[in-house]
Amino acid sequence: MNSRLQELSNCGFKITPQRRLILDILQKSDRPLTAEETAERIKKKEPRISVATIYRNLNLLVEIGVLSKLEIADAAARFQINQGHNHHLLCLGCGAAIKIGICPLQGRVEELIQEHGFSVDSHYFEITGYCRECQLKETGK
Amino acid sequence: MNSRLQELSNCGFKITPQRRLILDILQKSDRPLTAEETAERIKKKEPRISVATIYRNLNLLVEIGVLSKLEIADAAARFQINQGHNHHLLCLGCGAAIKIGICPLQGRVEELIQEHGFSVDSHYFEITGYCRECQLKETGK
DNA sequence: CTCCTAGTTGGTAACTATTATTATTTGCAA
DNA sequence: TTGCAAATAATAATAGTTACCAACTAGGAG
Repeated sequence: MNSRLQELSNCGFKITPQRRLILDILQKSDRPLTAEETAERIKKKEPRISVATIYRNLNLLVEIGVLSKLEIADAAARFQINQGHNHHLLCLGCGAAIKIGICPLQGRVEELIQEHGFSVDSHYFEITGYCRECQLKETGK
Repeated sequence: MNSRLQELSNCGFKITPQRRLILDILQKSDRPLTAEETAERIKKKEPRISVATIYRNLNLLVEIGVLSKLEIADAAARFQINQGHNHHLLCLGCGAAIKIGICPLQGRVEELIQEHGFSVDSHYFEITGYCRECQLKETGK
């Protein structure tokens, strides 16, 4: 059985056709998808699925660590198969997420956090803009 | 005349009582405010002000550089008098924003951006959690 | 294999943060 | 002082997401 489905089962959740579909779509995608994009793609196979089910399960899968959620300022969140802690260059044109293997939560920043006695809940570091391909498309018009 | 009002005038915008109030509230606040908090405070002085006016003017003031806007994942944006480009430790308890004089958009990150031919639109680095005071309040209960 | 039930779903209403619309009002240059 | 572009108040609309609830079902106990 797919290890990501296994993870659901391990955590005491049921393996439903809807959950299979959501994982299937995200595993096949080369970029993180918004809830709406996920819904669109799933509806081609199973038109009766509810958006509520999609949101509910995307969040559940994030909670159990199977997916990760990219929060994007002024835009819908995107979900992808969890590939560990990462930050990205996020393309506003096509939604592609280019990983950057660097986390700013270290060095001087970490010191400042200590100095202020601040208790970190989470952090966000994302760079939005346009990938090479989308820039070419734009100028080609 | 207040230099921030002057800035409005310089850009060809009118100085209205509503705009005076918005700037006044933000200048007196020791932390960035959400649009709603700004509205609440203003309504004590001028109950007839519309939320649309507040959003419209907060955005206008950001555009002309008088205010800056802090985007916060999963929460309402916060506005403050522009103090230049900064990132913050954002307290989820009281909304305080502790400046950190460091921007992660440099060094290796900048190189990666170059390497990928990525065109940056904006970036977003905020750390959410709880400030010392809010942690004490919590444990004191 | 069948039954049982806690977990899950679909459909939809509700919600939050924000923007658009529009008729009315007003700041300010002439 | 007047005229009118700009701005406002009130409210409808929007986007993204969550809450609610009656109906359904996955999967373990028997």
